[in-house]
Formats: sequence, structure tokens, C-alpha cells
Amino acid sequence: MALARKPADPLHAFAAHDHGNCSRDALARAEAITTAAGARLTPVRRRALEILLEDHRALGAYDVLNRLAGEGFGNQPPVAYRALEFLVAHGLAHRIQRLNAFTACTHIGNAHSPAFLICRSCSTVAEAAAGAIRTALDAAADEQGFVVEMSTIEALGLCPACRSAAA
Amino acid sequence: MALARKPADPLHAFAAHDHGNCSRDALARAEAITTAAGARLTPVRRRALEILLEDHRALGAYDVLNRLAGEGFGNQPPVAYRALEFLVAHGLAHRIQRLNAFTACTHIGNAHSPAFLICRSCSTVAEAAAGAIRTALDAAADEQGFVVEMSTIEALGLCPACRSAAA
DNA sequence: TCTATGTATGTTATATTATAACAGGTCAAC
DNA sequence: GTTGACCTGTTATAATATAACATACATAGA
Ligand SMILES: [Zn+2]
Ligand SMILES: [Zn+2]
Ligand SMILES: [Zn+2]
Ligand SMILES: [Zn+2]
Repeated sequence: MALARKPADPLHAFAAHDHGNCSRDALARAEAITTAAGARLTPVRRRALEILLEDHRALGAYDVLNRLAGEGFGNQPPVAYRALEFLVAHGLAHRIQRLNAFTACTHIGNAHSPAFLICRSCSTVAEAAAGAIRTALDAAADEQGFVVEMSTIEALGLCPACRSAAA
Repeated sequence: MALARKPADPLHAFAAHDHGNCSRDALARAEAITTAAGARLTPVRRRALEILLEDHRALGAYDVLNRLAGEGFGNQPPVAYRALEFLVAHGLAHRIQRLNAFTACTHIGNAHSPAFLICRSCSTVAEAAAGAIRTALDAAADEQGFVVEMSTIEALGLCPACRSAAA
């Protein structure tokens, strides 16, 4: 299919972009990926992803739960936690540790473990390629004989727009 | 005083070391630092730090609270959270986001924002210099026009001892 | 010495985040 | 048509964290 040939957009959350497209595209990729994995993007899961895709922010599990509950899905915590867990497990969303919150992946389909850039002013969350960072981390760990299996890299700061606004 | 001249040990949590010394030294540094800052290392705060210093692991706020409560201090959450907040604010302890837990700083007195190496087997937490990592992170952020103000860098993996044991 | 001020401790109460355990429903494989 | 895997939903509770208020205690001017 077309999706398979099209590389992930180099677009990031801070750049001006057609977010309707961004969001629709993510959903289409999500369908493709889960199908390929033999998993099912059921209504709750799909809706949870759509909710996360509404903007490039992170939502708490209870924020998602309230939205789902208001739309006729279950209204108990496991409903949200399970849907979010599924999305994270399939690389459709990420968990932001600092925020105890979840954000839709902006590079669905590309295996990655990104660094997150969190704007302290507008709360937008962007993903950054973590390759070089991870290399530096592995090197630092290696000095102590430690082998890194997974890493959490999250930065708090100001996005370009909020920085301009502040100046 | 002697402490001021002596650089922080290059020792890290995974290396064999005289932990009695390690711990006593940290406490002495903590006294010096808080005094210099015009702050007071009161009994609860000091005791909370001693508890964290017992080993190179991270303890949850409620773990610390239970210990404090058992020793005659208050037994309500704010008692622990306030002491821990003080320790973190003065660079005597760090918060580990992934674990919702706190660990004594192993480099008290050196301004730093380290990377944490967390062993998934023995739960030991070590600090690694984050200079190069931070440089890579700043560069990745800069590509998107983002300015990093603070960063969380935490790695999960296997420490040298547990790696040997597993082999 | 007195007293105002900032700071520290303690308590009650509540908010927020997360998981365990079980019951019922759907669906495809056998 | 029964089995077994998986998904949804519920009840209940655990774990983490903060708000708000009351009391005590420093210590630095008056
Ligand atoms: Zn977008
Ligand atoms: Zn992603
Ligand atoms: Zn030690
Ligand atoms: Zn430290």
C-alpha cells in the first residue's frame, strides 16, 4: 500500500503543519501497523488514539478516561489504562514519565525510542531523534560497566513559538 | 575545612567501596552545604537523608515516611515529601521519575544534573556524568528550535555485578 | 526582654495516578 | 457447539502526592 512506501514525515510538533492530515495519516498508519501485527485496533483503542491525536500534547489517563466515558465507553480506570497500554505497546503512543501522561506518537511505523521535548509554556510535546543521545548515554554507562536496555530522555524547556512570544 | 579541598570521589555506586565512609562523607558534605546556603539540616531532614544513604537504591516517599514515623517523627505524607523536597532542592538527593522514588546524591557538592543508571535486577542506582549526553540532547533540541532548560535522563539495564551473575 | 517575622513541623483531609481481581461477551479454531 | 484466546466492563483498593490549616520554634530588631 501507499503507506508502506511513504517515509515518515520529518515534520515535528513545533513546526507549522496541516494537523488534520498529520492526524489522519497517523490513524491510517496505526491501522496498518496493528493489522500487520495481528492485533486489533478496537473501537476504544482507536478512539483513545484519536483523542491523543487531537493535538501534540500529553494527556493523563484520567483525561482520556473522561473523554471515553463521555462517549459511551466504560468509565472505570482500567478502560483507559488498558487502551493506553495497548497503544504504547504497539508504538502508537508514548508515555511521558515526567508528566505521568501519554502522547500520540508522531512517527508511527518507525521503530524508535525518542527524546521528548516538552514546552513548559504551551505543553506541546515533540519527539527528537535520540540516536546520538543514546550513543552518548551508552558510552557514559559503559564507563561504569553498565549496559543500557531502555532509556527515558525527557527535556523541559521552551518551544520556538513560546520563545519568540517571550522575547 | 578539609571537605572543601577534597574533590568528590570518582566512586560510583556499582564499584566496590567502603560504604560506611561513602555515607559518612555524604552526610558531612550535606551539613557543610546546607550551612553554607543558610539552610538548616534539621533532624527530620537529616534522618531522611541518612535513610536514603543506607544504600545506593531509590526509596519511595512512603518508604521513607514509614521509617521516619517509626522513629518518632510525624507519620503523615507531607512529613516525608517535605523532607525529600528539601534534600532535592539542595542537591542532596535526586528524584528518579521512572520509579517515583528518591535516591541520595553520590556527588554532593558538585553542581550536576546526572544521568541515572538503574539496575533492573538489584535496583542499584548510579549517577553518570551527563555532560556529553546533554550536549547531544541540546543539539537534537536545537534542530527543532527548542531550548532545553532541564532534562531527565534515566537508563534501565544491568549493572556489572548482575551482568556477571547472569552470565 | 519582648515581640514580630520567617521558617519548620504536624495534622486532617483530599486529590491524583495506577492496579488487582473477577464477570461477562465476542469470535474464530477445532 | 465447545474450547480457548482475547477484549470489555465492573468493583474494589493500592500507591503516590498535595492543599490547607494549626502549632511551635527560631532569631533578629524594638
Ligand atoms: Zn500534527
Ligand atoms: Zn514516537
Ligand atoms: Zn556507597
Ligand atoms: Zn547527584
